[in-house]
Amino acid sequence: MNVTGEIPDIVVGRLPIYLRELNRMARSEDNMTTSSRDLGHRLGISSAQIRKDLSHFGEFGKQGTGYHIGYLIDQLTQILHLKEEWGVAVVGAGYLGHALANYRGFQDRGFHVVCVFDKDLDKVGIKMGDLTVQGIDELEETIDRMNVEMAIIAVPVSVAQEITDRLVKAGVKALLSYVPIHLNVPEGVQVSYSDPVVQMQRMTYYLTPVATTAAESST
Amino acid sequence: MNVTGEIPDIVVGRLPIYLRELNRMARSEDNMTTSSRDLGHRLGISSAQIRKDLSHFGEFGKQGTGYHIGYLIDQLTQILHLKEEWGVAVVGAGYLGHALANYRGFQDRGFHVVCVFDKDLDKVGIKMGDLTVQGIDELEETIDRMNVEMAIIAVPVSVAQEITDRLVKAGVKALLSYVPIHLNVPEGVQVSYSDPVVQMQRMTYYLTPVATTAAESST
DNA sequence: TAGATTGTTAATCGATTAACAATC
DNA sequence: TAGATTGTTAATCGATTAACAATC
Repeated sequence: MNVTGEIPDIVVGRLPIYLRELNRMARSEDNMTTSSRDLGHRLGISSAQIRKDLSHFGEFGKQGTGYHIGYLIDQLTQILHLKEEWGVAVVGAGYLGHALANYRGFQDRGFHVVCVFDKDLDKVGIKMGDLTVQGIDELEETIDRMNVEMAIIAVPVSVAQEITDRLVKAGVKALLSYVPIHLNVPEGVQVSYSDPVVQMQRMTYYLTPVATTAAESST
Repeated sequence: MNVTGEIPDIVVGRLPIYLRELNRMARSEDNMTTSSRDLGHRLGISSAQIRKDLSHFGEFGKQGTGYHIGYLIDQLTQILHLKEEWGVAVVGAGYLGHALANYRGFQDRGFHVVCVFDKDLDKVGIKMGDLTVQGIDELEETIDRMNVEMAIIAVPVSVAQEITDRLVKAGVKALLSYVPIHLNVPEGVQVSYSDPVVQMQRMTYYLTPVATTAAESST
């Protein structure tokens, strides 16, 4: 019950994974409870780590019984500030922006894409689900008016830092970037990156490259 | 020069970030060299960490001068097994699959999408860049024939584990999943996850939720 | 009660940082 | 030479794990 004090980032980072699995269990199974052992087994995480992680925030379980799934979901939802839905802006209406604006996975997980922007005038006006692509010049006004605090960036590398600066200036406090560069943001602004190439390069280290030997090449 | 022994995953995980920035420097700047201090400053990483990380693999720098950018790129490319291009299969031709199949960012970073599959017969035959969407029943034969060892999964949750099993059985050794569930794979198969919701939930923990008080609601 | 499982402690393990001799 | 910067060491810091009393 170390409820006070700084929680390590790495612990916070695992909570959404726990929450995701718990929701899955709530939806598809009849069990009302789970244990650190069971949850850990499903996620490839040790039971001790799960208990330790949760203990940073309170005592959510019962000896002998484990954790009530619904209750734990409720607590994690609260801890992660997901009781209210967060409006999200998507910047860039290319293939990826299109995929994000139409992504069903945001529903019921705390997020809702409320606006989409693109620089390209040919894209402005296009419908994406319930939304209409807006011009990039409307970015500041819209974000301010809608009180948007989160944004997803799916723009070309060349304009990513500039768009970031504009978003931050407009009040965005958390950014998810699909652009393959490091972004500079002021203290207090969260940034998370998703670069498929970086993820794949991390894996190829562990793979054996196909040794195209002279003998093979000559066959 | 601790070239032998196990390299920590976390160290391997930073190499693609270094490589990405180095390539950017090589492309857009005139400097032939950089230092751990300079590189670290650009990436928000300490210089000591960069030197330590690189020292696991060899001595790539020169006292007083730093690192020759081209040489370091070459070495990292070799370490990460990126000298040869890896063929990649994309499974799922929805919005996201579409975005991935058309993604230009793979070029020159070691990867090449060589096939795309979808279950939906309406999608089979559709052109995506140079590729044509194939039926899911062609998965095993194509992957085997093309010697594909990496795959990106962008299918519905309901079929993700089944598709994973089929890919692994067909010889895929590394998977990048955009599906929001934990996947079970045999020992030796690499998996990397990308779930935008998990990334955003990690950030909302640090954000202050909008306190919709009674007073506010009633205005 | 007997079995199961929590929350917590202490030990272990691993990663980061500061400092500096070596040297370009 | 003087300044810069490496690679490495040792110290510090942080995370994970094993173990167990408490208790449902």
